[in-house]
Amino acid sequence: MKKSSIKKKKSYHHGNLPETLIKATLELIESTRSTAFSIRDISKLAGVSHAAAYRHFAGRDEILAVVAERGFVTFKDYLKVAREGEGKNLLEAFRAQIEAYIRFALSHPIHFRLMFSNEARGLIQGRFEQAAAASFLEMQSLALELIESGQFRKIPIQQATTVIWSSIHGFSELVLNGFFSDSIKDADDAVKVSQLLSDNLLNGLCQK
Amino acid sequence: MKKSSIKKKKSYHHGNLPETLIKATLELIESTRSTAFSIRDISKLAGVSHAAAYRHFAGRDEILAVVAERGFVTFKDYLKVAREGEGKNLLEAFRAQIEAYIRFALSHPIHFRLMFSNEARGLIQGRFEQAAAASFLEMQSLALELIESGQFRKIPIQQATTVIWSSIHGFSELVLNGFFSDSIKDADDAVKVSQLLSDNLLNGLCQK
DNA sequence: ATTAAATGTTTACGGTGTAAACATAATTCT
DNA sequence: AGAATTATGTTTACACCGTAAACATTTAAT
Repeated sequence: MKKSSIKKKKSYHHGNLPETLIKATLELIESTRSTAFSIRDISKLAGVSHAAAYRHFAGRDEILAVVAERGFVTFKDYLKVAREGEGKNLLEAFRAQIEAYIRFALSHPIHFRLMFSNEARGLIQGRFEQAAAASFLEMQSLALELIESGQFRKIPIQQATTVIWSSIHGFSELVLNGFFSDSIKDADDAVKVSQLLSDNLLNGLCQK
Repeated sequence: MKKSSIKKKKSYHHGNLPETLIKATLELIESTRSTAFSIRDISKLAGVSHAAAYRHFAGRDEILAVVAERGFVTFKDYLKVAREGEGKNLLEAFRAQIEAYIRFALSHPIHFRLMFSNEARGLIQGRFEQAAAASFLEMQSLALELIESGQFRKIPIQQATTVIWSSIHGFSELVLNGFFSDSIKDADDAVKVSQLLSDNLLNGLCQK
């Protein structure tokens, strides 16, 4: 008879504190729209003492690094779903993936920034790089198909990915940080404007 | 008889503390390769008590915001020099400006990140936006000339700038944050690879 | 010269990250 | 099953942080 359903036992031990702490951190990212909260805030929200987290993480920085890593897992799924939603039309899939990238960035702005600029990722280097690489590969594999199908020019795959990723990512960052705030007010605006990016990328990448 | 040359008077009043604090902050950014230092560190390096800064700045966040703004002033000059160095050859100027963007980002990585993602810029909103806009316009005016001279397709200038800026900026951010660390080890590598960006942008933007 | 304003220092406060000492629950060994 | 061990919590402690308030000194205005 596992304790199953009822959780509010208020037992000394928690059950799954690492996961609870990560969830709490994600909650704080969304609710405070920043990453400036303290590890004591995280612990409070998780319902444990302010030092409990140290049994599972090296410290505040490592929690944030793990949350950044988790972000890449979700992100990869976003990209994957967008791409698979378009079936065989690779050019449509390409556009869909760009839209997904931007929508993810704009709907999780703080998390997105944490993912791409977390200073402390070194604490979980291997895991982090693997998660980030999986997202990267999601984009790269589509570019590869476009090249192999003859729809993109035959350039080295790494070059194609660099060009594509840079363009989408820069746009996302600039929108997120308010550098296009004159013309872009919300995610739908951003997606609309981003079609320029897609068009220009395709102009540059497609067969002449 | 102004006190002129001799500065080490160790007087109670400082002379030009705001400027000294900004310099100290820039020094800490370079030496610690982070922005995690405290306002007390800044004050110490400036040679004043830890609360002195509050006579000139609202707090730590405002100092960083001002430093971010200063960064855009320097950045604009970088872009301007690069462009003017190429005289009448607009396409060469275009490439030179992209190279300058990337070199600035990579030689002042922490400052660059601060400029583009500083959360506290609202504290000096107007000044910040003006400084950032000046950099933006430096790129935009070159794109405009390229369009008017018939070398770029006749698209709205704002669209051209969005496409160009996104691409360069995204590349800079991704390199800076180690997402191309397999292939790009230093600034020269980055500049070399960035020529792909230039090429692809030109592919997309030039007259057919 | 006196006063007022500007600009510095000292002191004080609650909050922070994290290490160490302590407490309890879960697991392993006999 | 009972004891010992290990895992995982809590409490306490500490140096440091940002910043406000009280105080000091220098400069500028009257």
